[in-house]
Amino acid sequence: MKRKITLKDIARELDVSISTVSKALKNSREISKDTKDKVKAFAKLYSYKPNIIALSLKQRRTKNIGVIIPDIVHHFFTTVFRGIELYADAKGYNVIACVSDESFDKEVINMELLANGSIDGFIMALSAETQLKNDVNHLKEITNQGMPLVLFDRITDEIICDKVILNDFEASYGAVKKLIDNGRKRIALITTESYFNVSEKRAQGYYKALKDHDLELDEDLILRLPYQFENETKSETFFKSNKIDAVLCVNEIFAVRAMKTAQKNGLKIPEDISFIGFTDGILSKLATPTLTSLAQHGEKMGKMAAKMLIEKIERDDDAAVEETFRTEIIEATLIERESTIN
Amino acid sequence: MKRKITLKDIARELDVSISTVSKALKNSREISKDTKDKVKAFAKLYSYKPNIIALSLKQRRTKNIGVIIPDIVHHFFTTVFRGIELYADAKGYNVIACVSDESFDKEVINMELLANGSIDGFIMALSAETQLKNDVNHLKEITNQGMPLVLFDRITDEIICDKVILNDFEASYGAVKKLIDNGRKRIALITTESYFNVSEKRAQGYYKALKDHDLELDEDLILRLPYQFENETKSETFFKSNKIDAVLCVNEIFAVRAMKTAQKNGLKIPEDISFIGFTDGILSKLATPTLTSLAQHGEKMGKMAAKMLIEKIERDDDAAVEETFRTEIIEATLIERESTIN
DNA sequence: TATTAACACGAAACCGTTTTCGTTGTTAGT
DNA sequence: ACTAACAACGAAAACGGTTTCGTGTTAATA
Repeated sequence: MKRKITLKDIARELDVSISTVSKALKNSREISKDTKDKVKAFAKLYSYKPNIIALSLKQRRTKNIGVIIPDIVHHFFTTVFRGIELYADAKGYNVIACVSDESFDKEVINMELLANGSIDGFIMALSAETQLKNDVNHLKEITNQGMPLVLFDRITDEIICDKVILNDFEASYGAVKKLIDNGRKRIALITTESYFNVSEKRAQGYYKALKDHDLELDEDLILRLPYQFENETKSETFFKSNKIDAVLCVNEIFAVRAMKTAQKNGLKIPEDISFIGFTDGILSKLATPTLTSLAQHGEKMGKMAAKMLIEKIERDDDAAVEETFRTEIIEATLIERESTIN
Repeated sequence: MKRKITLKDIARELDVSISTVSKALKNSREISKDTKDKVKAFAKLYSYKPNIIALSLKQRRTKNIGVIIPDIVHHFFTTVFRGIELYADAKGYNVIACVSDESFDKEVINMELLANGSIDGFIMALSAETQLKNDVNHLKEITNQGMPLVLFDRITDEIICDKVILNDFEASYGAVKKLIDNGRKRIALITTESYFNVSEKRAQGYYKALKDHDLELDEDLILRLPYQFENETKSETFFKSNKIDAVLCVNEIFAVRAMKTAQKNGLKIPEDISFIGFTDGILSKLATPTLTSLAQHGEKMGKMAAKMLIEKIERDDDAAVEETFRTEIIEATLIERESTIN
């Protein structure tokens, strides 16, 4: 790669000192108009741009933020990422993206890699494995170093830091209530294994809604699928052996798959059975029938996370203001489509 | 943020010079075993990690690669990104992700921002606006500086650099041929506006296949939709006014939307009409009926792009080897599902 | 005329590394 | 006893900037 022009080059060429060049370019009043003009002209001519790395070293801040997400080929995370990138970009920050691939080890490695100067702060959602092991020492180390951290969606109570989450409990409660109001009695829940923070909270909302409306909690109506399930046999028998008239799913993929098997088993949607799924992605809009879903507003969540992080980063520069941590809650909204009756 | 421990700190504490510490940690034979042990023990105790920024400045390489994609909430780009991240990570590189949002200006700004030392090379796909304006001076500047660049999917002939693309023409040709072999006569094409490089190539494949099989090219059978179209009226009339028995779509969203309107107009898939779409994403697998599609192997493409870029970066370090540029072609594969007849 | 303030600029430290090139003190060789 | 070789370490330059603190010159003031 060709060497780019530096202050030193300009100084040598114009026979002034490096300091003079630096000051001239920053319009310091120490420098005479003449020299300023000369320097600026020369700099423009050779399209001088300060070296970001040198700046980072000097200022001890990189204007980079690290984002670690479990999966990138995933609608929700993708929209969050978009929000982060949008906000960060507007504030002059770059985003370094790492994918943990739901793996604990990758998460740890990536964090350590980035923590040594590459970034000014982290935004992340815990990997599945991390949640399963419930081991968050790597996060503790980061926060102990005083590195700003914002957790979103897949959070943990073990770490004290800024967080942004969905109102999972209430959203789930509301969705089930709506199904009940529509006259549904045997409402199923299709969820992941329970170590997922959010799934658990959604399940709680489901339980509470049933209870508040005097519906019995029937364990047979709860189907727990592995996170990345491919085979449909479990859900086949699920629909065959239970007289289900409504289903809440913790994500849209589960929902659409379930709709397909329900249809295959002769059920009509929404006449015989209603469906609601979390994540209002492209699938919800284009499934047959279209799926009533709970929009998680990922972009909003991402923007919020980025905002919180950058505020913390830039506050750190100031004197020792009292540290405070917030948890922001994004409210899901129910988007009604064909899979439920209005 | 707390200051992290530096070589200088260790040197002061152990009463040796900075150089000694540095050498000891790198196991230099210049240093006695005693001092090495002492230094290493101390470093481990205080978990010393070299400052990446200082290293980058010194070595004039950042181990970062910049990725600029038009859209992140988009299955194909997302899979490519995943491939890039996977490969880069394995090689010890970080990925700085920027989203151009299909905007020329954002693309330019982001590139300039990153080009000043933050990264060792670029991987990108052109934004829609850039393709429309056909202005790639910002890319020229980058390559003129000797910064390695790999273009994927949305490429341009104006820039000489490494590229990785799909065999769009052949894939399209093959898909249409398959439809013809199945006895289809009135085959439509649903595509974007023509300034998209790939759409154009796919259209060419479509033309050629028709011609080779003595089917007349009927302009009425070609529907050009805006890239992000929301309203279906155009495609409504399209299906009403033409007796179409097969459709090739340049992406799966177009395809699934088209299937829905076709079904709404009483057409049976695949009996009355067949569908094939590019992009083998989640939609293709979960649409009703499931969609026969051309897998673009985004992850493979991403890995390839990352491989090419990193090879170039690391070759740059060596002496002036003769510069050569490659264009790698990824072959699409047809995944047959319910929307076509076997 | 001597003092002083303003002006315009340069030297040097600093950020945290790596690396080259001394500089010691010891040991071996003649 | 003198030199050569070697082992073990330190000084300093370099990467490319910013910033503090002089310093020399000129013009205004007492």
